[in-house]
Amino acid sequence: MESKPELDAKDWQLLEALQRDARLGYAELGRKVKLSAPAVAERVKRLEDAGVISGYRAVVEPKRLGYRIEAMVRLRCDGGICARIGQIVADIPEVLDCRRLAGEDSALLRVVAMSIGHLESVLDRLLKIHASVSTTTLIVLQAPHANRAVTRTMWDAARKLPLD
Amino acid sequence: MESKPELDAKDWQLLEALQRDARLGYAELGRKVKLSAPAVAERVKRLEDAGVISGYRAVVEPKRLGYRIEAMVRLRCDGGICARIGQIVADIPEVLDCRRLAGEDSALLRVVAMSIGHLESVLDRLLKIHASVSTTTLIVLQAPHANRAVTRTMWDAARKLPLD
DNA sequence: CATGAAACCCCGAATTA
DNA sequence: TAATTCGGGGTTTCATG
Repeated sequence: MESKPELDAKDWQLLEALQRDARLGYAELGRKVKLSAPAVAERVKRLEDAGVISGYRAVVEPKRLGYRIEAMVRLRCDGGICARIGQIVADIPEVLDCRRLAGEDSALLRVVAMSIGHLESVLDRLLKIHASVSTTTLIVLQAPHANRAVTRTMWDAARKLPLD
Repeated sequence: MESKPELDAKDWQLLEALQRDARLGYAELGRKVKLSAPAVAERVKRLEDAGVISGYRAVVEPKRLGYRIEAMVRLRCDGGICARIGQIVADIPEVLDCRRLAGEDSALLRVVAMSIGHLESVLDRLLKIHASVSTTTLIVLQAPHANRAVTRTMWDAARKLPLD
């Protein structure tokens, strides 16, 4: 299930190709990396089993579904609440991301909403969690990069940097 | 290429299934939705052409590749620089997300790094952009939710909320 | 939207390097 | 240990109704 993956050049090519288009078939992937389809399938399975690839997702654009607003919500709250923030916001589907932080804020959420009124209703639900919760909301103007691919050149460059 | 999508129940089922597993074939999707494979293919193509689905991506776990650190970096800088922040951080591959914000901070980045030293080098590169740039770095402790799916129940609930 | 036919792809097993 | 070849069965795609 894990240990040291240690990817070779072809693994990286597969990884990058699947980040670009997760629906590519093994045959087509094999063409790109100069390998037979079964060989590709085995490598991909290894990447999945190692947890390097944890899934494949269609990227949907909330804007196209009427969610005109995206906002980042900085959240401060008591330790007890924050420890369970993940479970709590599970009931608020407009929260697409939830990360617990070390620092000034206890958590950072990414929220989508159809309108300002809708955003307000999401914030209300967040504030209703507990009296200790307070929020700072930042409207997203644009997202020049979202979920960029992890690449081999990126990894190589990092390995050449100062050690741990 | 666009206009009013207006999805029906089957479109939503397909959308949700593909967000869970983007590699599902049309035949298997058809089984889930009770539709023939060609019908599924046409619906999926429509969703793609409408921009509702903008792509399919393998989800890779930076941690499994040695990126032990994830951090959110709040960025403040002059208007001229911030307007081009997307292009600028394109050269810093450790920046996986970049969003421009309205509010206190001008942008919010998500960064991965192999070590504290590596993170430091990323911050150095960010500060070297321009003298007006300053950063606040928040280490991510955990991400209870990342890129949650957009669902039909979520969309339905929103439509029943107060109007615009 | 379903059906049917042709081409293609996937998968497992056996083989080879 | 890892990749290739090969055959059976399922899948995609395009035509048609």
